[in-house]
Amino acid sequence: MSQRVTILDVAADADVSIASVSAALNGRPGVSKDTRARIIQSAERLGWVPSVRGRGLSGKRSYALGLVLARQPEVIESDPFFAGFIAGVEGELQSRGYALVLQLAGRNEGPDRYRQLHLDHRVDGVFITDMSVDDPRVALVTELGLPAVAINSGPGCAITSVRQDQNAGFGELVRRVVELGHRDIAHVAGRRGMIHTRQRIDVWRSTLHAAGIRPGSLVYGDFSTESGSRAADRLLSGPGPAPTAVVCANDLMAIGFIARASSLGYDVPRDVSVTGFDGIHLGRYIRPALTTVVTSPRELGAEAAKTLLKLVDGQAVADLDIAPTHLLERDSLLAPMR
Amino acid sequence: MSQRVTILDVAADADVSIASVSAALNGRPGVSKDTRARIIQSAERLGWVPSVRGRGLSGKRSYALGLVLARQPEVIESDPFFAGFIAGVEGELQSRGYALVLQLAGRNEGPDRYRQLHLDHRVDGVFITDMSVDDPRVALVTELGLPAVAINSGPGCAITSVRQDQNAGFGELVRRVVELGHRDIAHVAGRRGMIHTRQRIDVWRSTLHAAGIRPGSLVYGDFSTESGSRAADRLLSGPGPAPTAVVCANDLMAIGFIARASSLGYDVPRDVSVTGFDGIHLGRYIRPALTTVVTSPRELGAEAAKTLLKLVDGQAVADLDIAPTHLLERDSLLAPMR
DNA sequence: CTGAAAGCGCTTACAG
DNA sequence: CTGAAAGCGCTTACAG
Repeated sequence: MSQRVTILDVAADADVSIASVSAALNGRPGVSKDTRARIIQSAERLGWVPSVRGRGLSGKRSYALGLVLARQPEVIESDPFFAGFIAGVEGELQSRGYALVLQLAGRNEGPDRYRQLHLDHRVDGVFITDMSVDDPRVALVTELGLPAVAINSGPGCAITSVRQDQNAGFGELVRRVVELGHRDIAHVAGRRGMIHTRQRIDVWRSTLHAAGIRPGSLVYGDFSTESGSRAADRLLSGPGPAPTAVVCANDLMAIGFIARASSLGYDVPRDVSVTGFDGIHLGRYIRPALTTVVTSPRELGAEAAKTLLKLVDGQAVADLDIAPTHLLERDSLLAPMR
Repeated sequence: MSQRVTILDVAADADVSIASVSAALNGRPGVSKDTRARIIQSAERLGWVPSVRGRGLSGKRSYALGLVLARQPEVIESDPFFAGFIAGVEGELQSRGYALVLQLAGRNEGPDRYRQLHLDHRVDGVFITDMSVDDPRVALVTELGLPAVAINSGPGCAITSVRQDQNAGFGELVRRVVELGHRDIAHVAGRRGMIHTRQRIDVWRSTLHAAGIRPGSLVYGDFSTESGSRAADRLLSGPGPAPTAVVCANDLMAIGFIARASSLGYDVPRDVSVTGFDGIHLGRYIRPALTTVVTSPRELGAEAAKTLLKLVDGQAVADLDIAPTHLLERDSLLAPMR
């Protein structure tokens, strides 16, 4: 439709060379104040926006950052992390002319996708979320020399990391459960191999040990609501006595657990207390309202973006910790009745 | 890190010109079978992947499609459409070397974002979702000459559209409510000005009229859980009699409504039946399990992507309708007790 | 069937 | 302070 306006048009209009236009618009030195003003005026009048394509080819950048999500669509659907994180990232990228390239990958496809994004020169850097123990993506980006930021990685991760401490909040939660008088406290863990699955199990165990209580049953789920429901089957319909409290590794599993527990005739929280982790919005609206630990995906996204942008610019960057998670008590946690 | 391998390296390795390499790798004619095979072998051995940057500059394409979501992060967080739609889009793009550029925008920021994506030459086409009546983005993309596909647009939309009929499913739902004996049926509508808000109100009204029933109260929400909760306040704690059934324009509002209704002392569905729309995964896990209409965001995304890709290629494309939504009855809908 | 060359829209040394 | 020119990595007429 509209004829494409290029740097040549602006240069002609302002009666300078394209080099001056480029320098002026990018705030580089070597242009007099007057010339710069004239150029900017021309650019604005012509409505010129540097083409990210031309700029990219020449500057060896793509001005885009990549995020590959390797989760089941069902979990992404209801998981707060996804939208919040992206919103945080976006807020930082937009003003700097960067775009976010998003991909959804199947299990284990993740590394290939990152490699492809790099080979294509599609992105200048990537975010790595949902980290597993010995995550292969860490070695990959290192090998490729691809700038990357790891989100909530384990201690000593080889690449730059942005984290929100989740252990303190989760420990606080477990201590609160103990404080209320529970002595048989089960844990519904996340997917095996994930770093935060591991961390939550450790915190659950050590907090109980510290309180002189023997950890209750441990059941693995996969963070989906469905797996929380299955965990309820295993913990509540077995031969042994049911736990009085069940701390779940995320809110979705807690919701699934509560639903199934109710179907099995349990009254939550009178018969069994159930807690989640994440602080999803819906937790406030289910019955009973969910006691959980509130995380900050949006802030994590914003800080991760800032950090990655610096890395792409070649700046040295230190790991960053944002304010820790905190306990949010609602109705699903109560002192034990028996 | 690794030295960048370009088309020149492949040409040298295969002992041909770069033009032949380009032709061979893109499946264009003008290369003998032998030469093509040799070139492909060289490319593979060297691990060459055409740079999307060089290709984009030359081919006047960016090999990316844009999606701007102008919703409250809170709604995106729990809305199934988002993740499902993106998953569907992604499935189609990946094999064709296209990427998805995702942006989150504030209210009314949408058009500017689309314009910017186009000026930057960042994308070759865009998806337009969450359409409002007289959506300004329709005129914008037309003016820009930017290929675009509208999702669930109204009839007679000026740009190519991919739709899933929602009226049939919603009408079926309302008829079912009537059939169970309800006579005072309220509607919690979505955000004013949205096309599907309008459509659902019309279907609710016309279906009741056809059954000889006067439509009950109409309350506007904004698709958020919170607004569903507020709607419950208005419909259930007023002076007049409460409706015996409330059909909500989406699942999140229904969940909010149910939560608040319970707090107000109502038993759902015995005192009041509540239904949703969308078919989000969690609907199965709330108490009572939600009666709703199931939509197919993933399929919508896949078809929208195929359509947009064709448009970008300059092909003529007709509007497309995927299989319609359908009613899913669960526990939140019951015959009226009074 | 194959190659030399121009061009896409920028940035970046390098001269002046 | 300013400009002419090369180069980024491809695609695409155009010759041969």
